[in-house]
Amino acid sequence: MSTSADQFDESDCVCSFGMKFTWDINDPELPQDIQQYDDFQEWTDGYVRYIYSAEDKNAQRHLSGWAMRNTNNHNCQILKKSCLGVVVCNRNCSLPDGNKLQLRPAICDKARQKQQKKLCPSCNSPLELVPCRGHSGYPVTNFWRIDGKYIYFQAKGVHDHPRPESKSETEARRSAVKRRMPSPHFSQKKRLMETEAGRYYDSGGHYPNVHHLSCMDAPERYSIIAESNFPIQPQHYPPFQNTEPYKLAYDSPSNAGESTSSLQKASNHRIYMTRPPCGYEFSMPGYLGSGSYPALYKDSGNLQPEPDSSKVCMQLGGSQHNLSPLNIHERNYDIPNKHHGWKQILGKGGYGERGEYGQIPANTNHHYYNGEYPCRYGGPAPANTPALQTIITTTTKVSYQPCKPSVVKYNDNLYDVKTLQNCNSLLENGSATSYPEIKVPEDTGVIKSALTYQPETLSTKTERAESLENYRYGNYSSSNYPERIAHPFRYENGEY
DNA sequence: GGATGCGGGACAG
DNA sequence: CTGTCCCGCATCC
Repeated sequence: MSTSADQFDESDCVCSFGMKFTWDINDPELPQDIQQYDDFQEWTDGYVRYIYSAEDKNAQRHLSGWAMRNTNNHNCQILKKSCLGVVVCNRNCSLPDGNKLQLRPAICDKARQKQQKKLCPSCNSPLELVPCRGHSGYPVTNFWRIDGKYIYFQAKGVHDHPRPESKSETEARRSAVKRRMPSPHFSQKKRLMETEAGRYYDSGGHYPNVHHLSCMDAPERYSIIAESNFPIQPQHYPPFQNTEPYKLAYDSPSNAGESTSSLQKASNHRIYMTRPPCGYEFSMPGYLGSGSYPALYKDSGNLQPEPDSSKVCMQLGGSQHNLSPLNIHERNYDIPNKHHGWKQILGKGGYGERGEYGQIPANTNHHYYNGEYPCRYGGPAPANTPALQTIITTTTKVSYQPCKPSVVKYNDNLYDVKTLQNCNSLLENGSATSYPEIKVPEDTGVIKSALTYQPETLSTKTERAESLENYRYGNYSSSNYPERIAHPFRYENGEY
C-alpha cells in the first residue's frame, strides 16, 4: 500500500507523506485526502508523523523496532506507547565481537525484571536497563490512531539511547533457540547456556547490529557502514511485507536537498554514531533556515531562544548518539535537569496550544545536534551547552475524552490552532520557516537520520558479526552470512 | 511465557 | 487538569 516511496523519492523530498500534512494525532480530523501512504517505518526517531494504510500489517500491530510499551493515556482513540529504552551491560563491556550488548527490554514488566537479573554474557556484570528519556526527560512516545483507511502515527521525542534488538530479531532468535534445543537434552544444554553466556540469548541479547542488516537488501546496497559499533539498520521489515527496495539517502550535509529517501529508510543511528551529517536537518531544512547543514553546528553556545524557536512544527529528532560509548553510569547523567535548564532558558516558549509542533527552536537545533542533548550516550556532554530541545512533553493533548463515551472531544482552541495559519502564528510569528510543511513539502518530512554512516569497515564488521553469530547460535555456517542478513527469519526455518 | 491492549488509579507539577 | 506511571486483567501467539 505504500506508494510514497515511489513518488516521493529523492527529487521529491525526503519526506514522509504524512509529514506533508499538518496534523496532530490529537486532531479531531486528520488528513483524509491522502493519495499515498507512507511506507512503514520501524525505527522512527524524532518528531515525525506518518500515515499508513489501514491495511499495513505492521501499522496494525503498532510495531516499532524500539521496545515500546503500552501507556495508558486515557484516550481510547489514540494508542500511546512509550519507549522502554535498551538493556545494556552494566559495565558497558564489549562483546566478543567488539560490539556492545544492546538488548531489547522485555515489554512485560515481569519479564523485564527477570531480564535485568540476568548477567552480561560477556563479563557477567549485571544487565542494566537504560531508560529512554528522549522526550523532555520522559520516554519517547509513539501514538497510533486508526481512522478510516488510514493509520496515523506520530512520534514524539528522540531516542537518547542505542537501539535495542528489534522485535523481529528477538523473535527470530527465540525461534532459533527453540529450534536448537527442542529436546530435553538440549533444554538442559540451553539452561546451561543461559546460565553462562547463554543468558545473552534469553535476554534478547542479540546483535542488533548484525541483524539489523537483515532488513537491507544487502549491505552493499547502501554503502553505508557505520562505525564499528554502528549497525546499519535500515528499516527492518523482515517479517513482513515491505519489500520495496529502500533507497537510503546518503546525504551529506551538502546535498541534503537531494536526498532521498523515503522515509527514514535507513534507520537510525545507534549509539556510537555521531550522526551529524544525517540529521533531521534534512527533514526540515526550512526550519533551520537555509537548511544548510553546517549551520546546525554553529552557535552551539548561543542559547538565545529565538523567535522561531518553535517553528519547527514537528519532527526533528535525530538523536545524536555519540561515538565513544561511555560507561552506563556516565551516560546516565541526569538529563532531566538539563531539560529543566533549557526550559528555563527557553521559557515556556509560546508553543501555543499545540506545543507539539514547535519543539525545537531553530537555534536549539544546533545544540541539539551537538549531541548533548538527548543522548545520554553521547560523550561527555559539553557542560555548557544546554542543548535546547524545547520539547513539549505533551502527549495526548486532547482534552482527552474519557474513553467511556469514546467521543473525541477536542478543545476548540486546540482545534482552531490546527489550521495552518494558526499554526504559524501559533508557532510564533510564523516566519517563513515556521511551518514549512504547509507549503513546502520538501521541507517537511522525513528524517534521514542515520543515513550518513561512516563507511567504515563493513567487512570487518561483518566478520565480527559472524563471530557473534557463532557465539550466539553456535556453529552457524558463516559462509552464508549475507543470506542470514537478508533473511533473518531463516533461523526459524532451521536453516542452521 | 511474553507481547499487547485496556482501563483504573496514584502522583506530581 | 494533565501527563506519566504503575498495576492488574484479558487475550493472543
